[in-house]
Order: sequence, then structure tokens, then C-alpha cells
Amino acid sequence: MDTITLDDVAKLSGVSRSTASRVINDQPGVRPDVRERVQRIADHLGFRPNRAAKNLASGRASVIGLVIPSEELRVDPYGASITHAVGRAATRHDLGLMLHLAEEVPGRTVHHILRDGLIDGLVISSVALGRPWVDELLDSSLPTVLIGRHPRRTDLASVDVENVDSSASATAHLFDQGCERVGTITGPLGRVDARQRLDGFRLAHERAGRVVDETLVVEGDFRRGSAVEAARLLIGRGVDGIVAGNDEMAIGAMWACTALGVSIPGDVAIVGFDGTGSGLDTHGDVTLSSVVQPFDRLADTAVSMLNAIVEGHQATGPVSIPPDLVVGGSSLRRT
Amino acid sequence: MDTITLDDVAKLSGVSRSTASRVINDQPGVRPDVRERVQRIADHLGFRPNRAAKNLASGRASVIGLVIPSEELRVDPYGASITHAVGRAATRHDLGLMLHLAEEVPGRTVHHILRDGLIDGLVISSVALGRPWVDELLDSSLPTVLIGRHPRRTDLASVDVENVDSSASATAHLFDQGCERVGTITGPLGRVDARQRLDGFRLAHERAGRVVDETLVVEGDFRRGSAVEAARLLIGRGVDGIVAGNDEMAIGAMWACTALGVSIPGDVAIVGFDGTGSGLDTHGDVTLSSVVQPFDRLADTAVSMLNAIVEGHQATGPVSIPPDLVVGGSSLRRT
DNA sequence: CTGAAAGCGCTTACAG
DNA sequence: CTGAAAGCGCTTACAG
Repeated sequence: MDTITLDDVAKLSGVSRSTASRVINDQPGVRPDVRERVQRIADHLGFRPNRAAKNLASGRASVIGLVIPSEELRVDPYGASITHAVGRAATRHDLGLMLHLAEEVPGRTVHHILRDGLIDGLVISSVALGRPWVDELLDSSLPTVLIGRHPRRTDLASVDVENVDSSASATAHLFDQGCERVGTITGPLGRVDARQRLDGFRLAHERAGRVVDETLVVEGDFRRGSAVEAARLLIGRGVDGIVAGNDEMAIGAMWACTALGVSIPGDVAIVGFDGTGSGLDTHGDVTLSSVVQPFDRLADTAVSMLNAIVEGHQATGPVSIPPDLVVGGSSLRRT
Repeated sequence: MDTITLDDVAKLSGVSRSTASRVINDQPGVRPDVRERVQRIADHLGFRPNRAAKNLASGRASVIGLVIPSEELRVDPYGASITHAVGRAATRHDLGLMLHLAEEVPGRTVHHILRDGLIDGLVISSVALGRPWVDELLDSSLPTVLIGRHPRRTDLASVDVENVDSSASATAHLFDQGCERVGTITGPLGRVDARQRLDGFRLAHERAGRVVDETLVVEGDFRRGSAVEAARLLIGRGVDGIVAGNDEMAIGAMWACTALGVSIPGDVAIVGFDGTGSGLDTHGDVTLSSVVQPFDRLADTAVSMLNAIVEGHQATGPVSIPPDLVVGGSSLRRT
């Protein structure tokens, strides 16, 4: 073994393990010159503290878990974006990230996750809610932060995009582009985010003194396929603008338009939500306008909140972060 | 603290910690009745061994890491599929999975990953190769297994899909469907997998006694956008079949066809590779034919190999697993 | 500012 | 088949 331990550093520096520990962990109470010497020796030796030992001794793992449905990870770029963002955030906070795929966790393993001391807390994608073991976690002693929103509980620490106003802006943007008959393809209305985005759609109408034509409100399921059909329906009903509940469905709608020879944005202007599908390579020639989720800020906030809870602070309630409307070719009519 | 330790179990069972440990870890050398009693008490107490302690004492983390480029995770379903599959495999092997996003690892952190004792080994997506710190890992003392193939080195433990023959089958399938002018959109030819799939394309021609029309071989970059253009080109050159280097590009090609009013599979039959994009909701009405990667088998094999290396066995060389051609509506002409 | 000492919860030879 | 003991590599009050 050429594994270098704290003892090695201490011995070579001529200090005690305690002092070496303080230096390594940037704790105060060490004479500057001593600190410098120890640090130098540690660097020179290439000392890396053993995490397991540190964990055991301190009761801190410096690792957090992410719970996300595997379906979400595979099927929807949203899941991948969240995973990516939380990974970045964890790294920034100097934490490791363990992946817990929602489908893969056998029943009793919940306790495993809870008590095996391998993680300090959990970031949970609200998409994972509804599974009994996930719901159970919410009330366990393990610190958790939700990305998204719980359908009922407001006591949980959570971070979410602001859905209502931003969705209203997207709708208003279509009005601005001269759209007269704007329809919407919503996510599954059992989900909070889908409902809130619909609320925003209605709000924009209200603000503009318009009346929502209810035949132009079609429920989808956040997947592309559902939007292809829904878009056909809406096109049949003469829409000239579509607000999609997410980008996947916006892409489905674009597909339907293309297949029907309906031009975008000339005949139908389209706006999505998420910002996962933007970029030319996602849907032919036209870039998709979208309400872009601030994934990095969401993740960073979530990890910060989680850290705070781990450190013993009270969990704060839901936090909401406004996204940006990014206008692309799918909705911009040159005037 | 109501944390239950091995000591609690031992005391309540009236045995030593050693014996309790043996029972908990299913090690031999314990009288059946004792084993049963200890087990029962452990269960009753809800005992969960502390992983950090176990790790420290045994030198095993029971956690493996996955290195994957974050781009891959966000942009291409392939990355998400791999991540998902490795997550499943890890769970099956009773291992935790830590995520190491290729972009997020600062230089010196390599050593961190190497020596902090948090992981036993690493599954590395070959897409991550080329980054200096990743390449460095390959030669470190940390056990690693590659999913994919190294451009040069054959000494590394790796698992990959069989690319050549399967790609040949895909091409042959188009011949079977009556295609006379089959073109291909390849991945970036700097990559082994892209080259091998092109080799398969050529091989199929050879086997069928046909000559490859080199003007029908167009290089893409595995992204959708590149395929939209490439497909336009190919359509202009009169192809009636397209073999795409992956599903993302197949979808791009389908998009191009749809936009040009070219019918699929009537005018142009299309086959992809990966099996990530199949399912109706990905591209309008038509399901995509594809060489479907055996993600679960790939991941399972990779994790098994990794485990073996961790346990001290010699690393075996590259392993290749054949994928399945799954025929969908994009290439099946009713005859 | 510094160090000696106990302890985190487990595993693992080593004796019996 | 079973147990006493040492040890994994760190942190953390507690004294000085």
C-alpha cells in the first residue's frame, strides 16, 4: 500500500493528527506557518483523505442522492437535464452524487437509503412522487428537497420553476405575434405543473381581455405522441398558435404541422416549455421557442437547501424560480 | 440516536460481534440455530449495517462510479439509456452508483475519485474517452470497464455491441424490402463505432454482390441536425433506403422526408441504430426500425466484469454482444 | 494554538 | 463453530 494517511502527513510535519486534520479541513486555530508547512507536505505527498473514514468519524457522507424515475431519464430530456444539473450542482458544492432510479429500488431498500450512512440527503424529482417508497422518504428523518412541487403538501422544502406567469408570458408572446386563435396542449392535468401552465394560459387571455375557447384546450401526456394527435385536432379547429405544455409535445406538434404542410410559424406559431428541445438539431430547420427552465439555478438552490437542512437548519418551504422565454423560429413572425 | 448497530444485535442475541457479523454477511461457519436467532433479532431490530464503517473496515465500498459525458446524457437518449441500464445493473449486483459527469470533474479530482475509497471501480462510457483525465483513469490502479471500445487499446476490459454484422443485417434488411439505392448517414468517422457500422454497410453490399455507390455515403455527427441535411442530399441523389448510424440521425432523416413530402417507407425506407428512439411518440406516426442495443446485457456484463476485477481477477479483454434488429414501420413495406 | 485520547461501526485474522 | 482483540483512517470534545 502506498496509501497516504493523515498520520503520515502528521508525522512528516511533526504535528499531531488533530492539527493535521484542522489544516486539511481548513479549520481555524492553526498557526499560519504551521498550517502552511502541513499543507505543503500534504500536497507533496498527494494526500487524499479517505472518505469512508471521514464519513464514519464525522457522521457526514458528503454525498447526496438523486431520486428520479428511470422512465424520466430515458424518455424525456427533462429528466436528463435535471440529472445533469444536479450533478453539476453537487460538484460545485463538493458533494458526490448517487443515483437512485425510482423503479430500481426494492421496497425494503428505502431503509437502506435512509440509514446506511452513505448519503446525507436526497434531492427528489417531483416526477417520482406517487411511488409509496418515495412518499415515505418525505417523512423520514433523512433530509430531502423536492425539485418540483408536491400536489398537496406545502411544508416540504422544494424548488420549482414559476409556471403560471411564465406560461402566461408565452401565451402573450403568441398574441404579440398576431395570433388570434391560440390553442394549448396541456400535460396530464393530474399534475400540478401541467395545471399551473394551463392556468397561465388562461391568465394571459384574461389579461388581454380575450376569452378562452375551451375547444382549443386539449390534454396531452407530456409525450410527443399525444401532441401529434392533439395538434391535428387543433389545426382542424383553425388555431394559428399553440402553447405546448412542454418541449416534447411542442416537437410533436411541429411534426404534425410539417406532415400536414402547415407552415411554422406562418400558419401556426408554436411555443414549448422546458428548454430541453431547443437547438436546430431537434426538429428539422426550425428552432423551438420555449420557456427555458433555469436548470442550473434550480439544482443549485436545491442542493443548497439540502445542505442547510443537513446542517440542522429548518427546512424552508417552496421556492420558485422564474424561467426565461427564449424566442426561436417556431413563433417569431417577421413583421 | 435510535441507530441500531451490530453491537446491539450481538448483545441481544447473546453472541459476539464476530458471529453477528458472519450472520449478517451470510458467511459460513455459524451454527444454524444461532444463525437463525441472530438473523431474527437483526430483522426485528431493523438493523442496517453502516456502510461507511463496513467500507472502512473491509476496504470495499460496494459502490461503483459511472463516467459519462454530460452532453451525452442531455442530448442523446443513448447516454440516458446507458445510465439507466448501469443503474439497474448496479442495483442487481447490490451496488450503489455514483455519477461522474465527464465535464464536471476538475483536474485534480481524478485522484479524488481514485483514492477516496468511495468507489470500488468505474464503468466508463467510451464516449467519454479523449478527455485527458479519463484516459488517465484507464491506466490507474482503479478497476475500470469500458462500455464501448477504445480506438487503439485492446488490452482494456470492455463491453460493446457487435457493430459490423448487425449493421450489415440492417442494410440487408433494406435490400430485402426491395430497396435498390441504399444510402447511409454515418456517425463521425473518427469514432470506432461509426466506422464499424459503415463497414457493416459495405459488407452487406459485398455479400449481396452489389457495389457501394460512394456518393450515397454521407458523414454525419450522430446528431439529428446533421442527418436532416444529409438526408436531403441523399434524397436528391435518388435513394430509396437509408441506413442511419444511430436513431437520432434516423429521426433527422425522417424529418427531412416528411418535410419534403417523401413517404416512409414507400419512397424511402429507413433503419436506425441504438433502439433509443423507437416507439411511436418519437417521430410522428411511423415507428422506427432499428438495431436495438442490448443495454441491459451490456450494463450487466460491464458490472460483472468490473466486480471480477475488483475481486482481483485478471481483466478480460473486449467482449462483444450482438444486438437485435427490430423492424418497425419505417422500413417495412407491405408486400 | 496544539495534542492525547476516545470513538465512529464494522471486518478479519488469530486462537480456541 | 465462536469470541477477544486489533485495526480501518478519520473527527472531535477535552485539556492544556
